[in-house]
Amino acid sequence: MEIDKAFGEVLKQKRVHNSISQEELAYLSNLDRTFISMLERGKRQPSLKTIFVLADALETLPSQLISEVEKKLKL
Amino acid sequence: MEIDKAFGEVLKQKRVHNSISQEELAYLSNLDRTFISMLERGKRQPSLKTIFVLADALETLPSQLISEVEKKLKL
DNA sequence: TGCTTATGTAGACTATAGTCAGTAGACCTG
DNA sequence: CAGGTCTACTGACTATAGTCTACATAAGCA
Repeated sequence: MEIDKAFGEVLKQKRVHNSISQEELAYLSNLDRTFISMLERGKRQPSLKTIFVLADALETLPSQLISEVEKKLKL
Repeated sequence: MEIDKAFGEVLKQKRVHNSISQEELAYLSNLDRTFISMLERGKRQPSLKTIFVLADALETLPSQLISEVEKKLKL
């Protein structure tokens, strides 16, 4: 599995778990909704800062997010 | 402290701890040496993929790298 | 039906990640 | 002193992160 795809899956997982829409996540993270959409589908990869604001919006730690990406990549 | 600066400090810390030069790290991670230099000085921020290849070259986990960035940001 | 919410997707755009070639200075050591 | 190593820094370049506007579709609900 590619990194982008793994991150996208983790992102969507967390967002759905928090019961918020892409639009709400975009608002909370000050990112564009279409960009969130592309991230979730693995069409884009985030920068360091983006990882931090997304983790914050999802009420988790950036390292936790990355850790779950690592887990996906090991499979 | 800004995220870029914190990441740069962690990166340099790890690299020096592993006793390798910027040039060697650049070779191991397939990145440009000048870019490594800018990262360490907080002049640039890495993308997700870059975080992973750097962690790999430094023989650590990406989540570990990020975790140390978080620590620096809390201070 | 028609209205709303959620998401995918496209195109054009700006900002910045990442490359490449080169110069300069600090620090060693022969 | 000259020679190697390491790093800071620049400018020009290409690739891509991230924005914005807009349209399309599917699901659910009055």
